[in-house]
Amino acid sequence: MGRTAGRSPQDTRRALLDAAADAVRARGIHASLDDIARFAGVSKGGLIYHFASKEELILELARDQLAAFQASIDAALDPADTAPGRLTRAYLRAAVGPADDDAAVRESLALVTQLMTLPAVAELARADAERLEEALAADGLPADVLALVVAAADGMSTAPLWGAPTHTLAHRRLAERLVHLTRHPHLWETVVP
Amino acid sequence: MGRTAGRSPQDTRRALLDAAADAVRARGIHASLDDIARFAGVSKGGLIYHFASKEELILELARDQLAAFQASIDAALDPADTAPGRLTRAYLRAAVGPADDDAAVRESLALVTQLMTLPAVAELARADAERLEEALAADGLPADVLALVVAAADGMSTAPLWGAPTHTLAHRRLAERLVHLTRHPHLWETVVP
DNA sequence: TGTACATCAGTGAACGCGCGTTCACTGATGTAC
DNA sequence: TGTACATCAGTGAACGCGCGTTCACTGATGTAC
Repeated sequence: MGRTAGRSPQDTRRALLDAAADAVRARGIHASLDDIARFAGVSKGGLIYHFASKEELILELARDQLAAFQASIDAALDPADTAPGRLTRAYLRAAVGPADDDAAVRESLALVTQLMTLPAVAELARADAERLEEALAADGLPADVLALVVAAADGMSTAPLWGAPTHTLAHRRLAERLVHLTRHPHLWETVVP
Repeated sequence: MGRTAGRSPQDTRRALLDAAADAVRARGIHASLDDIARFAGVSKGGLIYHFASKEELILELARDQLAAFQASIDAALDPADTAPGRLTRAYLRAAVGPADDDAAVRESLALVTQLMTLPAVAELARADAERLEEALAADGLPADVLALVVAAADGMSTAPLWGAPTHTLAHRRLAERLVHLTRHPHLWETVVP
């Protein structure tokens, strides 16, 4: 079809998004379209054929990353688990990572903070966070246990922001214990004053 | 002294750093030197007299913000508190904010993530985080309780990153309970499997 | 089954503008005598 | 107590370069007849 045989336009588009993610992670939002295009094996004009402007590229990249984050939560949902707190448990598992190769997904949160230089992306991320927060609020857990678990999950998933090692053993153990707490939320009452 | 009477060079320098913080918060790392200088009531040349390059300005701004964060932890240290976990408790209090007007300090973490586009700033932040982590590790708390409290504190302080309201009532209550937990760390054992 | 034409998926050179940096110059204060 | 000179803390115009965007053109495939 296209001028370059060997891959479909969809593949080129995907390669451009992946290259943009890599470039922005490495060079920040300053990453040039030239770099991104070359990295995807395409000319700058070819990039602009798929994404009309840099803003559009960045916005699509943000959508892509947020969708990937949501997908990793969905993947962590246990179909057999129908008890209150099932979404919270999935969130927790997604925060510490189901597998090693998902590290990129968690680091993508750091990427999104870079993209948030664009007001449109900031709004996108805010709306996404709000939607997730509402879903968690309706997950059937006592508010104080939910607040604890969500704060801890957020803390663990933002650790790579500061260059901390991600998905450590300590984090995994902590996540396990918090999962246990969501199954027996009354236990938290033995801790509170 | 200077060409413009009415303020000392130090005041001008401080005004430039404050203007840079505002501008970067609003426009991201793209904020122009022209904007920053004008906002501080100085010409672009005047800015460059104080900071030889944009990189130097951003680096100083990052140092300034990291120092402010550290200062807010120090300010939250209770001199009367000499029990194990005193630094952890200060960290926790700093995360939810001692007073309303300190909201800017906590939001500055979001600012620092913007500045981290500069590799030098990323290294600075990483070293700062590592130093803090070591200090917390030596604070006398069981490792698992420390991991819980630090993760939750990090989660609460990075909430504004996603546009979430900062220092909510829920966060304050959570922080209080976690402070209580650091005073009676054995309570956590009643929760774990 | 060939031919003409349209469309898709690009190429690559040129443009133009924002912005960081340089630089010659300047006005107020401090200091030596 | 005046005068000359140095220094500090800037001003503002000009420069130049990186980079996003535009645009004329192109090669391969699909479609009508």
